[in-house]
Amino acid sequence: MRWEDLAQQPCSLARTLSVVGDRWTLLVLRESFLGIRRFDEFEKRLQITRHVLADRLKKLVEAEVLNKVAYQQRPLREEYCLTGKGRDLYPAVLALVNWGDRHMSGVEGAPIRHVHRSCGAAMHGVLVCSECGEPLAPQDVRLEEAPALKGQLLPAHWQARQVAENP
Amino acid sequence: MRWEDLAQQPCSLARTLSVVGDRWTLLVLRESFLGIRRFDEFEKRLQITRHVLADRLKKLVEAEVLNKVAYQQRPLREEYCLTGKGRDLYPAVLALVNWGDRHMSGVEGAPIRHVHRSCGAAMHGVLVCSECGEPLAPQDVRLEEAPALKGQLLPAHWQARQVAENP
DNA sequence: GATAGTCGGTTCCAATTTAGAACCTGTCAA
DNA sequence: TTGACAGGTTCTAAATTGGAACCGACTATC
Repeated sequence: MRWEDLAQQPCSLARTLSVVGDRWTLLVLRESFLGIRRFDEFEKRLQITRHVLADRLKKLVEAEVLNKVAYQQRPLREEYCLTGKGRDLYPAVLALVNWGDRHMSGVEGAPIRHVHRSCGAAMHGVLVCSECGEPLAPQDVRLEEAPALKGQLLPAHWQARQVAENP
Repeated sequence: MRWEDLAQQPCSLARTLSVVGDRWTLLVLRESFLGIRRFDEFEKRLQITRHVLADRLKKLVEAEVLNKVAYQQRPLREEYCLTGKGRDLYPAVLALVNWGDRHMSGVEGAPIRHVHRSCGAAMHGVLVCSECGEPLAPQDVRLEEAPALKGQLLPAHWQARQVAENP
């Protein structure tokens, strides 16, 4: 399967990955959430090659995750700013960061602490149900295919299976 | 920067991406969360080449996200099961799926609906503060570098900046 | 007015990764 | 004895990446 095909798949994860399923793309977004907007700032902070950076920024603009905004004329200079669609990636990025904090930190702990301004506590993100507010685990969620795709997405009898407990 | 270097960066997102920052890896994990465990099942459902599948499964086992568990002897056959570390990726995967549902679906809507067993509602995940339970947005969170890394991770004066509002 | 510097790229080549297909190894069943 | 099956490995060609140099439009400095 090629990148172009990914976006056509009837799967929201595949479609999302067709936009952000690349390590550089997500690191660019991390910088965007830190307020970085200019080509040379991204370059300095990421140690990315200019070629790849230009390509990723272009694709993110095409995907409407970033926006080019002029900050001066003569010569024209533009910044890459997050759009609403881009800011909506925050939960996904934070969830990935939280996993890294928990499972990929050495003895020295997480490199960055997240402090919630409104409550003042050092926190991490917790994913809860939009309807009842309870924290979510894989086995709490039943999946239902859209009627038009019945039988095409989920494994047969998948609901009988459980994600087994392993160390 | 190479893949091997990513894991050494003092950034939880980079470290996480050194494990799952690849489209195939995340699609393999999607299948794992659907209960898929065997090499040929992954292959059939993903249209991935056997070479790449073998490589990704090996790396996920090395990262302790999946576990090889024998389900028969003579000949030895093993399944790839999620570990606790792997199941902890569920919030990140669901957050990515939710973004795709919201921003990458056509007129026909999301291909799969998520029904919360305990409350019975069709839902999506919401990221909330672990301490006060309020939903999180980027501007609600202040970042603090670990003392040993002071000044190395965050852009200078970044706190003065806001992630600007754009269409 | 010549020179250097800044920003945001593009172009080139070599090295790495991927896609696609064929091949291999135990084992069992007909 | 032939075939099938699960779970890979090996091979070549195509695509992607890393690294470095170059370019174009301007501004600032000597």
